[in-house]
Amino acid sequence: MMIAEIIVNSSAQELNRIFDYKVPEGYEIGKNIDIGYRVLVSFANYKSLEIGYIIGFKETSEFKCKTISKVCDRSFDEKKFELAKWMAKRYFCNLSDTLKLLVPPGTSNNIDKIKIKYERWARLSKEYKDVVNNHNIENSNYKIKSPKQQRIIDFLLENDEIPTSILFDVTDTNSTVLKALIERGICEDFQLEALRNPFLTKHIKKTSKLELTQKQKSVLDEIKLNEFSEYLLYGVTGSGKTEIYLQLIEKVIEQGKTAIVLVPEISLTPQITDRFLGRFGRVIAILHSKLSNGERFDEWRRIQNGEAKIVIGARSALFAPMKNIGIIIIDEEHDSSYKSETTPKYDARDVAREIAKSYNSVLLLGSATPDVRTYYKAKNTDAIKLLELDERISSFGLPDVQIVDLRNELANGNKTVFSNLLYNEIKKNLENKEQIILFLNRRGYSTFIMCRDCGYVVKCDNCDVSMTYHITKNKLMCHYCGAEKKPVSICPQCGSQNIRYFGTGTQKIEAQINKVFPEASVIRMDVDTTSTKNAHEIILNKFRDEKIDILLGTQMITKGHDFSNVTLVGVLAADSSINIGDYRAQERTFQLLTQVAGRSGRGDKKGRAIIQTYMPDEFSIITAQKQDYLKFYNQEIKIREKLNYPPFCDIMIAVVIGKKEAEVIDDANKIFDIFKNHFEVFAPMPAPISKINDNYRWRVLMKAKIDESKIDVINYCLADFDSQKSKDTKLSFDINPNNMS
DNA sequence: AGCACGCCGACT
DNA sequence: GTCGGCGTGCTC
Repeated sequence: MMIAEIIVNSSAQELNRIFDYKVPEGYEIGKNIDIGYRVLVSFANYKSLEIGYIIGFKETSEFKCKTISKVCDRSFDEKKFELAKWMAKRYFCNLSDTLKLLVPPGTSNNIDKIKIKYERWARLSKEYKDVVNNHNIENSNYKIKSPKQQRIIDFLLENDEIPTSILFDVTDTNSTVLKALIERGICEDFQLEALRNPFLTKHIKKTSKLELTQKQKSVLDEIKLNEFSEYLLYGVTGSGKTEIYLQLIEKVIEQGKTAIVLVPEISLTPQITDRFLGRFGRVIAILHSKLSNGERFDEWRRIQNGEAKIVIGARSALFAPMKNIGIIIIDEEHDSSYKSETTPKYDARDVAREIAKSYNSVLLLGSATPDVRTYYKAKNTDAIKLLELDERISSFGLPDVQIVDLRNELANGNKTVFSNLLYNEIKKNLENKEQIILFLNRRGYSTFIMCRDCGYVVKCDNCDVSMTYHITKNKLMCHYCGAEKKPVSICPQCGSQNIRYFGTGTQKIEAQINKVFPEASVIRMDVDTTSTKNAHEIILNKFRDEKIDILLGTQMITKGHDFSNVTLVGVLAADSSINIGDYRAQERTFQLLTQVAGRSGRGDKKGRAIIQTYMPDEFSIITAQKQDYLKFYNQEIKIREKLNYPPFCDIMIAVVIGKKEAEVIDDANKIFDIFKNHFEVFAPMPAPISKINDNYRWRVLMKAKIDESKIDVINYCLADFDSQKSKDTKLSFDINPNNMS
C-alpha cells in the first residue's frame, strides 16, 4: 500500500498541513506519479473535488485514508518543490500559496478551464498524390472543373500541409470548396495543436551582434558562467546594458542551458522584447500579466517542452518550468514591481538568488539607478560583485538637465503648469518637428501639506519623513513613529497663509496642453488609457510612427523606451514623489527623474530635460540634474545609516485588519507584546489608510536586521499570535514592503 | 476555507 | 409546526 502526502489547494491557515491519501492501483512512483503531480481528491464534505499537490510518499498512515480520485499532470520538479518550501518559510505563508506559483497562472483553481487550442489543417490525400505522381490525372476520376477547387489543389501541391485559415485566405476559397474536395477523396483535413501567439502581428527586424566597446567587453569578461555568483551591473542609461545581456544569453544558449530575463511589467517595454526577438527569434517565451490565460498556458507549454529556451517576463516568470537554468537577469533591478504585494509577498531578487544557487548559475542585476540596498551590498560585501559602465554610447552623452523653481513662477504670476522655460522649449520643439515627452508623477494617494510661497512641507520632528494629513482625526501624522501634529494653516517657516494640498492628474494637464499649444498633437498614456490589451504598444507605436508631438504620461512612460526623435523631456512636478511619507522618497525621486530624463536625446540629436519643482534644493533633484548616481548614493546612505533605515536594518510591517475596531486594536497589541521580546517594535497605531471596505486597519512597525535565524523567530512569533488572535481579524505581514500600508 | 449540523426565533 | 439565521466543528 502506497500513501501519498498531499497539500490541498487552500490558503486557509488551518489547512496548511499534509493530508494522506492512498495512491490508486496502477500507479508507480517515478513513472506515472511522483512528487509535483497535481491530483484531485475528495476532501472533507466538499461538494466538488479539491485540487492537491503530491509532496511525498510513505508506506503507512495513522489515518484511514481516502484514495486519490484523479492523477493529473506533473506541475513541478523537486528543485521547484524545495524552492516552494523555502518561500513558504521565508515569506510566512502556506505551502499551497507558493505551490500555486509553480502551475501555469490561471490554472490553479480550475484545471479544465483552459484547453489546448486546436487548428484545422488540410492536405492532399495519399491516393490523390499517387495519381499525380503517376501522371494519370487526365484519365482518373480526379479531374477538376472548378477553378476554386483547382486553386486549393495547386496550393497544397506547393505547400503540403497548411492551416485552413491560411489556405482559404491565399486561394480565396472557403470551407465549402474544401468540403467538396474532401468528399471526392482528394483532400483530407485534420486537427493540430495550435499555439496562441502573444505577439502583436508585426515584422521584427532581425538583428545581429553589435561590436562591443572596450568597457562592455571587460564587463562581459568578468562574468563567470557555470558557478553561482551575483553581479550588479551599474550602467548609466544608454551605456549598452542590453547588448551585454544578449551576448551573455547567447553564450548560455550555446552551452545548452536556458535563461530567464525579468523586466519591470513587461507589457510596458515592447522595445526590449523586440530586441530579444530580433536576436533570438521564437526560442523566446514571454510571460506577463496582460496575456490571456490561453496565451499564458501555451507559452508555459512551450517552455515545458523545451521549445522556448529564453523566458522574458515579469517577476512571476521566475517560476516558469525551465530546466537547466544558466543565467537569470533582472533588468532595472531597483523597480518596485519586483516585490510582490500579494501573498506570497516575495522579492523576485531574493527568489532569483535562491534559484541561481540551486542551478549553480549567475544572477545579474542591472540598473542605471540601483536600489540603495543593492548598491550598498555590492560595494561593501563580497555577496554581490559590482560591474560598471559609465559611458553613454550615443555621441551626445547625457542630456542637459535644467531645474525650474516653481516658487518663482508663482511669484511672477504664472499659474499654469508650464514654466516660462518649459513653455519656450516646447514651442521650439514644435517648430523643429522634434518630439516631446511630458511626465507627471501622479503616484500615490497621499496628499501633503505645502506652502506655495516658500515650498515648506510639514515633516515629523523625529523622522525625516513628511507628514500625512488624516482627515478622520483632522491631524497630521507621521507614518513611522506615530507622532501627531495639528494641521497648519500658516506656514511655520515664512508665515504665509498660502498653504495648499496638491494633486493634479494627467487628464487636467492634457486639457491644458490643448489650450496652451492648440497646434500640437498629444497622446496620453496612463492607467486610464492603457487598460485594453496591447494598449501600451499601440500608443507608443503611434507616438513614434505618426510623429505625435507630445507624449504625456505617468511612470509607465519612463521605462526603457527608445525614441530617437525625442529631444525634450519635461517633468511637470518633481515633488509629488518626495512627499509620499516614505523613507525611500528621495531614492524614488532620483530614480524616476534620472530615468525620465534619460528618454531624451537617444538618437543623433542632443537631448534636453527640464525638471519643474517647488523644492530645487532637495539633493535627489540636484543629483538627478547631473545624473550623478554616486553622489546621490553617498548622501542617501549617510541618512539611512543615521536613521537606521535599510540597508542598515529591515522594516517589518504587520497590519491587523477586521470589522470590529476593538478586536483589531486588541490583536495589534498582541502582536506588539509577542514581538517586543525579540525585535525593536513601535507602538500600534492606525494604518495610514485606517479603514478599507469597512475593515479597520491597525499597523505595528518593527525594525530588525533580518537573517535566516530571525526568519525562524518570526515564524515562531506568528504561530504564537495565530493561537491567540481573534477569529475575525486578518493579519498581513511583510518585510520591506513597497508602501507603508 | 467550505460545508453540514444543530439549536433557537418568526411566520404561513 | 418548519424555515432559515449563523455559531461550531471537522477535514487524511
